[in-house]
Amino acid sequence: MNERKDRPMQKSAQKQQTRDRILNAAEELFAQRGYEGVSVRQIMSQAGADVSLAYYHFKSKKDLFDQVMLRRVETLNDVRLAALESVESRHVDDAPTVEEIIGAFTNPLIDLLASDHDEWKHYFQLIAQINNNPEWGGELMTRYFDPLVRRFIEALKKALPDSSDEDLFWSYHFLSGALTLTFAETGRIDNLSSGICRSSDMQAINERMPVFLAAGFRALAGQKD
Amino acid sequence: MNERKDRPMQKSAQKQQTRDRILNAAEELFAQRGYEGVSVRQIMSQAGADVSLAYYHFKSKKDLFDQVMLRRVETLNDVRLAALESVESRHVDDAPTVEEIIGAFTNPLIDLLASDHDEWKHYFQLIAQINNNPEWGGELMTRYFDPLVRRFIEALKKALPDSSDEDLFWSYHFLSGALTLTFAETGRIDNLSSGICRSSDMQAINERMPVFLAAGFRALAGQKD
DNA sequence: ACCGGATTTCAACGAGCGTTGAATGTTAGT
DNA sequence: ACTAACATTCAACGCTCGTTGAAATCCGGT
Repeated sequence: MNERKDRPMQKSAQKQQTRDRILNAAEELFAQRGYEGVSVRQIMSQAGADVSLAYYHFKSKKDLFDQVMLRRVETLNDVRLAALESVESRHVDDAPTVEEIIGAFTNPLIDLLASDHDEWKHYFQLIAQINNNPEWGGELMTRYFDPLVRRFIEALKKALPDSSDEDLFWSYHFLSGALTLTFAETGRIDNLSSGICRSSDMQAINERMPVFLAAGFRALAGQKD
Repeated sequence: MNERKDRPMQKSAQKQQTRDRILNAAEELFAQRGYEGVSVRQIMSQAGADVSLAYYHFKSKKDLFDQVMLRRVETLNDVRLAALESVESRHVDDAPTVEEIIGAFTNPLIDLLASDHDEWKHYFQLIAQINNNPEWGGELMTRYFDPLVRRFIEALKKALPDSSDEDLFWSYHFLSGALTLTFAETGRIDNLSSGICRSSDMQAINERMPVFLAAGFRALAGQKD
């Protein structure tokens, strides 16, 4: 008996199934209409379960939202860290280039989208809205991503030894805005470009975003007053 | 009598005062908590007026939101266009630099914040949330800003004759994400940088954003496959 | 076969939502 | 001063919200 009393074995893993169905429905609806724009009833209707089950599996709507966020953030951070370490392991003597480091930050998003498109798309749409929320954006992004981001900034510092901390933080901030908007796939660029560009064109993004952002980092690093 | 019957003279301009108080309250609350996160009652309470006055001055909550958006977008577009034309008028023979054009896009935001900080801050926070909203973000941003943005992209095309349309649109998309997040002043960079950088430090932004973004545009323009 | 706890359903609560129509107060034109 | 149009207040509508407690069902361990 290696199970604790307060965390009993799941009854045929069905509880976890229900939990996941609720989380998936919540993720999609929160991503589309925001936390306040969705009711618990709508979530449970999409999940095909009774309203009060939401309060059995989660303590409250706010807690449900937190669990939606936490479910994927660990995976995302792990994959990104692995990508960064892989890049660094290929450079024992010299430092990785800025493009490589930024690629380690952005490529995992594309890979995850390629593996489970809809689920991760909804998650990235949620992140974009949180990142740009003036009430809890600063706090939540900090909570979920700061250790990893600090790690990336350390790596960038080695690639750009002339850059000041202030320049690096601002550069990352610009990166963050560009990144979250781009992966939110709002359709804006489709309209603006009259269809020449498509929000969902991950190859186009992959070819351009690291190049664009790396040049920005370098420009600030090289700028002398 | 130079007034039309269907648009009578305002009664001592008091109606307009009330309208503006409602719009100001709505702007601030929508910016802080989003469209669904705020009730008409809360808006009218902050405006110090009866609930039903909202429906006398505006047809519905949705219409109130539209008017909040429309009130400032015209001013913003005018100021930006004037800044671009001013830059262009200083270059009759040659083309303006990318930095100058991007400066004409970003500097007006800083100028407006300097003139009426809180009002414009709330507006920019609202824009950031709309830009990143997957439901109506693409549509609304297009409606409000596309003619002006197309005008800016035309100017950038002259400054970067080697750049393809596709590269220009993606570059602008990255710019848009960086810009709206930065002016949303979410406090994120304050946390990340442990106070080294401040979201409200417009001078720091002014010194860095055009440099960073212009380098990105140039990098994509110069990138050959 | 049955027991007991884990999971799910049912029904309801008080509160707040967007919106409206009628009543009231206010002001401009005569 | 009177009036008619405008601006504001009051009271209420039907509905949905987040949340909860008790009842019903399920199912693994004995």
